[in-house]
Amino acid sequence: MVDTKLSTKNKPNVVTAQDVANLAGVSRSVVSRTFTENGSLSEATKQRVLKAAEQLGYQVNFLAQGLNRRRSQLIGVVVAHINDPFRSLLLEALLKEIQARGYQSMVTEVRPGDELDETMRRFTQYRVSGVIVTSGQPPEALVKECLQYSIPIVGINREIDLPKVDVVCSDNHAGAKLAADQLIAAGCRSIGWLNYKHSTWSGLDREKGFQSSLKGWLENKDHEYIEIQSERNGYEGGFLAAEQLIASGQRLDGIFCATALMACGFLDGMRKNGLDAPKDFHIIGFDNTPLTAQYSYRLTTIEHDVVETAKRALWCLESRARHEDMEQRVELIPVKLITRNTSPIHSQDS
Amino acid sequence: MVDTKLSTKNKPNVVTAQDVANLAGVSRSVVSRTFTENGSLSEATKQRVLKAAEQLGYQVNFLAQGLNRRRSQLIGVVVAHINDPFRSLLLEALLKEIQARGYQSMVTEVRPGDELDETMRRFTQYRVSGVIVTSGQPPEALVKECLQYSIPIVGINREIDLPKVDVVCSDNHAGAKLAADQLIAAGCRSIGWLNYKHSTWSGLDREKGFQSSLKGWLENKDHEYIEIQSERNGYEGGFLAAEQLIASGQRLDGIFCATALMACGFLDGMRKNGLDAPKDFHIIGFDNTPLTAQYSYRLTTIEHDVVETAKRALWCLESRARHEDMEQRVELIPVKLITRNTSPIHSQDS
DNA sequence: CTGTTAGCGCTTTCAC
DNA sequence: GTGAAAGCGCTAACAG
Repeated sequence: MVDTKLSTKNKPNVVTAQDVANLAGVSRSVVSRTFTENGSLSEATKQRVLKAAEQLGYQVNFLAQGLNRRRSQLIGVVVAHINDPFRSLLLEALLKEIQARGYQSMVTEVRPGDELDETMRRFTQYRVSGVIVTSGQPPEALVKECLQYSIPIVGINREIDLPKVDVVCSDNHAGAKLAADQLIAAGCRSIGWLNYKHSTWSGLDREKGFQSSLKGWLENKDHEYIEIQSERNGYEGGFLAAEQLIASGQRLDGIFCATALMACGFLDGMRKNGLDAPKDFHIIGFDNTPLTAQYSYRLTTIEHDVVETAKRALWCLESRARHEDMEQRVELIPVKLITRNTSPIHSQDS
Repeated sequence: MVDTKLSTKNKPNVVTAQDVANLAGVSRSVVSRTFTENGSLSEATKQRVLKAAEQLGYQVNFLAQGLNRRRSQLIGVVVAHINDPFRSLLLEALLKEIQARGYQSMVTEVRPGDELDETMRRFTQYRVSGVIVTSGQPPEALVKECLQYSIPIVGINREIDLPKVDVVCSDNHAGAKLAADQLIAAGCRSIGWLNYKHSTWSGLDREKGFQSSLKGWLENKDHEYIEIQSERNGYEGGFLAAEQLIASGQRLDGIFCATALMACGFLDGMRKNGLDAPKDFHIIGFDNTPLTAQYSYRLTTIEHDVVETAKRALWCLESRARHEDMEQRVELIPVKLITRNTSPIHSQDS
């Protein structure tokens, strides 16, 4: 009974497993087993320990637990620019899913240009159970570091050409095809594609998908493809692109945008110049955020299911925790077309 | 030299302080001191240790460190509904500030109706350095629990009538007065106030401020105050409120909304009915989010400085960590009027 | 300035 | 099923 002393002797108010053990008349190990699935112990003692714990207000110290298990119940999440409607939607879904599975989120914001090095290091220092990268490209060296600690990593909506790093990603090609088909069906002839000049991989992937979906029509006559690369990103980028398009004298009657936010910006830029959808052109954006549903936009969009994305991401993490040597997996999340005002269904143009 | 063995013998690839100590030819404590501000050690050895650490790729295990210090470098953040433009803006600012000060964010999402109990408990279990509550009302019992672990708590934009819990809050009364003055100056006579029926404390505080700013004018003749309590919150709430107002046959020529998102909704609801600002009425919303600046809204708003709010919150946490017995402090963050299209400056109406 | 000595609070073999 | 013992990796007095 050498360390049987009540810890209240040392630090008032901090109850430890030993205190519970004393009260329940068992050893520290039994208390530990009570709070972790793995140990075998009789129902009777378990109840006794639980009662004692309750009575004392005992709660496991996760720092000690993590130190021991070499793994905390923390999941690292890398985000950027969460004021973007889609990003915040995704983060919300991730937080929810992470908590639902009994983990806690350690969220790190990275700014463009930041190295992920520091960030990833923090994750390993806290021995997180997994890392979710929603922004930025994890430097190979750091990924290795995580792998060395057997910390699974999953990327969302980005290509990560590192083995053993899974990625979950919206089905950009399917989405782009939905958009292309809709614009074609609406009778559009001059079809634009709007993207940020320094686009993420997602944007580029959507671009590829859009182009290949349009290919058949472009090979024939009277369809035109207009590519717009905006100097800026997001709403501003879309807005400027519209202004410049107008200034250039070019016209189009249908456009698909890499993100819904850009689409809203583009639409507004056109409106400022007296043009509006669906009257003067059709417009579709990728990512169905609440913003796009607002009355002033009512944008036709491609919906990307963030809840499913989050679930998949956690599933990747957990399954890889069990078999860390699996090959990289790529989970494609299905998309669908949400038809709203800016490119309505059953268009009479066609 | 009893525990001088290289830990690589046990767990390959996990470098511990002992490994660094061995390589640098010093004791574990010296390594520890090198990585924490408090210890005194000669520059020479420090460099030697640093070099050895670098060479081995050593990194402090925060779990062990936290266990020892009874405090992790984690800050708990309680959020809700982060897809709301203001909420995500605030969270972004908080994350940034938390990281800037060398902490990591443990973000917990709560849903309306959730008890904060579980959440707060997690925070204490990880021995966080502080808790920031941006949503929900922390139950007194749990706050006590944090206090018992000497974990400082700060609330943002909410009243917390618990001693020792600081709050930082936008200057709602000043903001409301700015809005009232602007509407009055614009010549509005029938002035509305729109809020969510089950508003947060912030909304109610703005309401009080707005009413008292209007008091003088209402006591005279020809000014009218119209209070609208929406059944729903956010954009939807504003939209519905407008529809119902129109349906009721009532009219107003100026309105102030508890949040900018509600204002956008209200504006859209009016537009759907053929009315628009500033032509038919003026409208001002609280919180200057990027959404309000978009061309389709160009909403006149009250700006609430989230960066300053975040800085203040961390300052509260850190100062209270030093003197935990201070009385509750209330930090008011200055606001200002951002004049845009929905209630322009130099209105000719007046 | 540096090393020694005790832990921090929990988990986990390994005997009994 | 339960207890003893040996850590997890680091920090913090306390000597020297």
